[in-house]
Parts: sequence; structure tokens; C-alpha cells
Amino acid sequence: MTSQPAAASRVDAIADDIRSRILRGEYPGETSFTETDVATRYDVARPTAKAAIEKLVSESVLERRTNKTARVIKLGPEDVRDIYFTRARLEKAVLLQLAQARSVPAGAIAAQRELEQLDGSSGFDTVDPDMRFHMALVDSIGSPRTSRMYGSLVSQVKLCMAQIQGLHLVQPERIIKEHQHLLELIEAGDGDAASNFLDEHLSRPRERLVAAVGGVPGPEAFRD
Amino acid sequence: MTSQPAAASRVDAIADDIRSRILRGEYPGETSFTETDVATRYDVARPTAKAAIEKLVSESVLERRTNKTARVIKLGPEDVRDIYFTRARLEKAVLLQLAQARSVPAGAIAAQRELEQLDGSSGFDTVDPDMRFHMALVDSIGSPRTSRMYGSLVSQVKLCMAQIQGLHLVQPERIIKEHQHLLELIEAGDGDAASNFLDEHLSRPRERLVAAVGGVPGPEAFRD
DNA sequence: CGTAAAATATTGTCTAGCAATTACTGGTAG
DNA sequence: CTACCAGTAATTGCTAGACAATATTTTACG
Repeated sequence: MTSQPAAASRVDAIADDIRSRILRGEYPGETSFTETDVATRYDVARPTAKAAIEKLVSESVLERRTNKTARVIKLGPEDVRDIYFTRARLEKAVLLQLAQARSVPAGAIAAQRELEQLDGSSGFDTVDPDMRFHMALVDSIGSPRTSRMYGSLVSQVKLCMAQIQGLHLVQPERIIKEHQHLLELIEAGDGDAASNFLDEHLSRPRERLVAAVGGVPGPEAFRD
Repeated sequence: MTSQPAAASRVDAIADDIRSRILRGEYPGETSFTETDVATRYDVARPTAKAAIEKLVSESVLERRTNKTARVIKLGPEDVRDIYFTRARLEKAVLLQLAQARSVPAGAIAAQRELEQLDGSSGFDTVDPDMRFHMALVDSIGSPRTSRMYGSLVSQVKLCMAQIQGLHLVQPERIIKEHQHLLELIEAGDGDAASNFLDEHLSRPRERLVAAVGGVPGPEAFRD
């Protein structure tokens, strides 16, 4: 079940590997990646390693300023809030559109099933199906650009979570329940309610993430 | 008045130059860019040219599949609609937020002045100030990620327009009037009205652009 | 005229290396 | 013992030339 179409070039293969390792939490924030390091580690020439690094920089997984070593991006409280607010902007528009058509995406239901299945396991395993649920909602409207943008936000959330150890943001049961509610509101055609509820749904993990990266969380982190 | 901070590296300089030429309409859609061509034209080594090309590919200004020559992206009717719908999703969220705070961005007013000044000139010159108006609205909420995404959509619109010769989408007077109305709705705090009016405001140029790139325009292209 | 084979172009990657910038380390002076 | 400065090492940006693999174009043959 390889969802990715196996990297064609060596550069892509290296970039894919590094990206997945970073998203897996293998490298803490601000870990530096020198070109020669990468080159020797993957046994390729330096220009190839350089290209892979630059690809990841263009994806905002690594950052680097001119003449300086590339580092894993470390997201702070400001970043977390910006990511979540931008997420919300896109996703609320999607919810309004779905509710208007009263169309409940099959992909979202599938992701919901997944979440229910792994009920009881660690909080970290819920992140992926959770994200798949939201991504499925966005994908269902068939806008490549909206999907692409939302996807980049999702991977930034993952990047952020990967850099935090024992995070338990929200109980899986709650996530499942809230997702269910969202789907029901879509089915009922109540876009405004769905849109408002999304804000609530995102606010708790948002502020808990803010706290986890060293910021001062808002009241939403503790509510209810 | 160099808005850009003069490219640091040779690669950036070349990418900037090519990008601006493409956006200026110097290269029609699907013009191919070979690495050696670029290398000789800018008198640099091939890997440098390659890097510049790949940068533009990552920005979706050029496209290329593995082992094939890079080409200027040509946007079709589907693309135009997707760009405009995605624009609308982001910008409507921004309008709601601005209306709630009843804050009329200074940057938008400035862009509006610019539009009024060049009243009477060719339709093409209105594109830039028009875009600046919308970009100013988005920038004013201070979300780097939202601005970045919106900016990429704006440059895709420009790319699209650059590939069309005698386009006269909408009269400047109308644009000015509609922008003014948007600002008034924001000031009045009526986010929903602003959001709805934006749809109207974008629908005409959207469908006319669709027609210009060879698609079948919807009725909005001709309405009143 | 159409198709297959050969020639050409183009890309992906490598090796090797140089200059410029940045980071580091150690030593000296206060 | 600390602070600052110089020299060294590490790192990046770019170049040149080369080779194999893949695309494209041309040529030659049926």
C-alpha cells in the first residue's frame, strides 16, 4: 500500500526519506543538515544532496538562509496559531459548500471508521486518521489548489507534533464524536453551524499545541 | 522602488528574471526551457540553470515531468475556475474577519487611490493595482500563511493574463466602484454582505478569463 | 508514404575543484 | 577568569567537464 508513486529520481528519493524521518519525529527542531552529511549518508554526490535539501526548503520542512546550513524548521506559538487559523479559513469555506450540497464525503466516513477502530490506543496514532478525516472533507470538493494548500498546512501540523514527545492533545472519543457531529450538520445542510462548530473543534488542540511549543495557551485549551 | 530585495544568489537572480519575463507575457504558454539554453543565455553553468528552472517548477510557473524539458505552464478553463474559487474561499474568510473588526485596511485604500489615478488607461494596467487591492485586504489580517497562499493564486492569475493578448475583462470604473462598495460593507460590519458581494465581484472576470483561455463561459461573463 | 533505426538533444548524476562566507577554536590581553 | 581577536576549519555557491539513460528528431529503408 504505497500511497506515494515511488520517487523517480535520486533527489526525490532522498528528499522523501528525509521528509518522512522528520515527520516521524526522528530529528528534533533545528537539527542541522549539511550538504556533505546528507551526501555521505545517502552515498551520493554533493550537488544531489544539495538539490534534495533545497527541495525540502521549498516545502518549508527545512529552512536556510544564504550561505548557512539548512535546519529543520521549528514552529513556535505564533506559527501554530497561524497554521490553525489558516486551516480554519479554508475548511470552513469547504464545510459551507458541502452543507449547501448536503453531500457527506465517503472519504470522511472511511476515515471516521478508522478512528473508531483504533479506539483505545495511544494518542499519537490518532493524529493520522484525524488528519485524513479533515483532508477527505477538503479533497471531496475537487479543488486541486485548495487541497494542495490544505495539505501543506496538515503536514506543518504533523511536523509540529513530531517535535513534541508525550503529547496527548485530545481524547480519541471526543474527536470521533465531534467529527460525527460535523458530518451530521453537513447532512442537515446547516453550513453555518458546521462552520462554527469547526472553530470549536479546532480550538482545543490548537491551544494545547501552542502550550506544547512553549506559548501561553488561551482558555480553549482547558475548556469543558 | 525595488519591492524585491535584490536576489542574493545567481540562481535566484536567474529565476527572478525568467519569472518576471513570463509574467510580463514575454513567453507564451508551453514555451520550453532547456537547461543548456538557460545556461548559455545567462552565461552560467548548467547545474545553476537547472536549479533556477527547478525553483520555478516548485513555484508552479514552469512544469516538467521527469526527463522532460520544462515548459511554461498553460492554464486552462478548469484551472481558471479553480484559481478563482480558491481565491474566493480565502478572501471571503478574510472579509468576514475584517468586517467583524470593522477595520478598513489602509493598504487597500492606497491601492484604490492608485486605481482611480490611472483612470482611462488601457485595461492591462489596471490588473496590477486591482490585485494589490485584494492582496492588501488579505495581508492586513497578518497571517503569513494566508498571505503566501493568496499571493500564489494572484501570481497564477497574472500568469494566465500574461498569456492573453487583447484582453479587456472589466472596465476600470466598475472595478473601482465595486472595491469601494466592498470597503463600505467592511466599515458597516456586514461581513456576510461583503462575502456575497465578493462572489459577484469575482464572477465576471472569472468567466471572461475562462472564455479567453478557450472555455465555455458561464452567464456571469455577460451579466449586466 | 510509413515505419524502423540511427543520430541528436536533453536530462540526471558524478567527480573534482576553487572562491567566498560562516563557524569554530585557541590564544592573548585585560 | 573572562572577553576579544585572529587563524583555521567547515560549509556553501558556483564552475567545468564528463558519462549514462532517456526523449526527440532525423534519416533510411521497405
